[in-house]
Amino acid sequence: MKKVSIKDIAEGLGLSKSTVSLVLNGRGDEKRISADTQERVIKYAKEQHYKPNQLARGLSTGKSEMLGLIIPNISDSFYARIARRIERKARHHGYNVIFSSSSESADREKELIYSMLDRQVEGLIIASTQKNQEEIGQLKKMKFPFVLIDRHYPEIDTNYVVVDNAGGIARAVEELIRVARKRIGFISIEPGLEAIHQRLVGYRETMKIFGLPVEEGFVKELSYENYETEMPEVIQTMVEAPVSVDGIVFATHYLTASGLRELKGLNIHVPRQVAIISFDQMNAFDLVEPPITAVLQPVDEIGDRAVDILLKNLQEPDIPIEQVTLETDFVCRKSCCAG
Amino acid sequence: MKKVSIKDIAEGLGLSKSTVSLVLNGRGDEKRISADTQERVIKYAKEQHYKPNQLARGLSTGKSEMLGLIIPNISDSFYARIARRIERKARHHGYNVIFSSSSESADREKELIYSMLDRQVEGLIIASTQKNQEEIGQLKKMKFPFVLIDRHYPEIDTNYVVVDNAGGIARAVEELIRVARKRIGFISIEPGLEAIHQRLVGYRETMKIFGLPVEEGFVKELSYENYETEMPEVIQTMVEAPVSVDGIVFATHYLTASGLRELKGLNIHVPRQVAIISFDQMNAFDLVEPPITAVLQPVDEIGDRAVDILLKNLQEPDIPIEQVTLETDFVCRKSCCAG
DNA sequence: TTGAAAGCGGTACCAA
DNA sequence: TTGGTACCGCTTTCAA
Repeated sequence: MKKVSIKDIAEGLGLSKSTVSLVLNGRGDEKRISADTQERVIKYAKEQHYKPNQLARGLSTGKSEMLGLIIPNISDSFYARIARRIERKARHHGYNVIFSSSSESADREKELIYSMLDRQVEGLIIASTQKNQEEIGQLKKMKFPFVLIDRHYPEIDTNYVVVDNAGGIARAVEELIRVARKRIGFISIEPGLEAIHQRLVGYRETMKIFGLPVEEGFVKELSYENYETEMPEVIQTMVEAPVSVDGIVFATHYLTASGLRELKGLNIHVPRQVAIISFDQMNAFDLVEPPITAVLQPVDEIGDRAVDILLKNLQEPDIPIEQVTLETDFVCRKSCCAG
Repeated sequence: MKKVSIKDIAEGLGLSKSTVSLVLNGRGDEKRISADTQERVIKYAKEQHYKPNQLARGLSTGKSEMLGLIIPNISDSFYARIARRIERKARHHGYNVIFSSSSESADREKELIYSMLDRQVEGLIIASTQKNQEEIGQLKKMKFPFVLIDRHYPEIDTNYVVVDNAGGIARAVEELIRVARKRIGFISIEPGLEAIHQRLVGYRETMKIFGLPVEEGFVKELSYENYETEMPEVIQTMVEAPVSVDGIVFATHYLTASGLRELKGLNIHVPRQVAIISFDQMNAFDLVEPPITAVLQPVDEIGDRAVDILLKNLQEPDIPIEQVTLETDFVCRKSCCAG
């Protein structure tokens, strides 16, 4: 039950550490270790329950076989689903993943990045707060392999995998217009994130294209921490304003849930009085009354592509940068029906 | 930008590695290193962007400062929320966490346990498949610090943090009875998990206590992988049986969602024809039509307690085993109303 | 075909 | 107050 090291095996068998190490790493044939010796080593190792110490191996080889994942919040289903995918794929390639939540705090994120570097992770996948220009720049300068997901820094040329946020929102706005809505509001969270910004852009542009006015109060940006307490007033003013909305696009799944909760509280009929569409999805959105139309993000693909790119970078450090923008999908449900 | 080691600093400053190490670990005063030397070291280290290699440190000290987390599925919101809590608390105590999803596969879980041990994690938190009796026994025998969450092995005496599953279900059944339901069904997933088993126990016992018969077909256990395809038939037979149900308790949140989907498809009115209650919760359950009554699990506390216990074990290896059973909470919504 | 030894980047004990 | 050195467990080069 006690820890068995390569040295123990070597001594127990009257061999040298190098021989044992070679055999155990499957390089026995390559180095022409006799079949007999190999067998003895393998058998003995098994008997003694030898387990290699990955810290030692990592220190020696310079490869920790660990990847770092930094996201705002693992309990957000969007990131959780991505995390699952990343961990799975990484594991299949022999990597373990260390994850940490930044809680949208730039300082926390910064600490996490450095802490992971100290831990010698070989690469990093980050859904950044986008407030660590400096650090991301550093990573890039030191040619440390990393890929940004969900949010990227427009000013820095890095690997990233994001979705077409503007396009997704455009699709949503168009759909509302298609069902004859003309006074369309947009509820989002405080800007600062490229992804969120792009959603606003998508909204404004589409409104413009269709010649619809964006009235005073049509665009609301709530705070990340307090959106739930801010929501009631926001919804209320939107529906009671002189020019009240007849459609709302929500920029995230949790805003949608919160907003709908308010609408119901105010006895506003969805979609008759106000049609709504959500950017991104929640599990039970199809069971909600009314079932919620949503823009779908390709979470699995985000995770897969991110790992792919990272692994490629680990093998070939000087590979060109990859920037992937994935298309969103769309599922139409009753929350935006004409009726 | 290149890696700076303690050796580099020592050489650059004409000091010894030990001196530098001591200073950098804040043990300078303790060992009476001159203030001057300390300053020089600290300044130089900062200039050179010295970052300690945690692999090396871990190898040397025997403490990796990493915890392992093994759960069935990080994208299940229940585990995701626990994971968030665990990671947070662990970080506050200087630990990073490596996570992996077992996908309910015993083999996978087994691999993961060993892979994490190889990585030298100092402790493990596992929501086990409960099919690795052997391995868990091993861990215990070698006195490796670990705590089970959500599911435990009744035959093995280990640390664990679980919820009162039977009690939670009992509460649900009682509520259905309170609203005058008498033919109550129970839809669960395939047994093998203690938590799931206890939910069945809770159901049966409560039915018995109230003198209600558990008719043929009242209890259904679906498979973990295929519950969605099995659900239609299950629901159909339950509501169309000679003795059809007028209430259903679902053993998990995803079963509830899936079941409700079917009920709606069949145009069965909830709760008038069939009242339902869910064990465990989803984010939008209050928005669903009808809003779903649910038994709530104290996820935050599960995570917190697990980390607490683990950390205590790391400090004092021979501390007595801790077995925590947390009470569930209950939120009553329309899905089980009399109307 | 196998062994000896250096080194990865730290820590820590014992001397000086 | 500081330095020398062994050691953590494994890999890898060079000799034998």
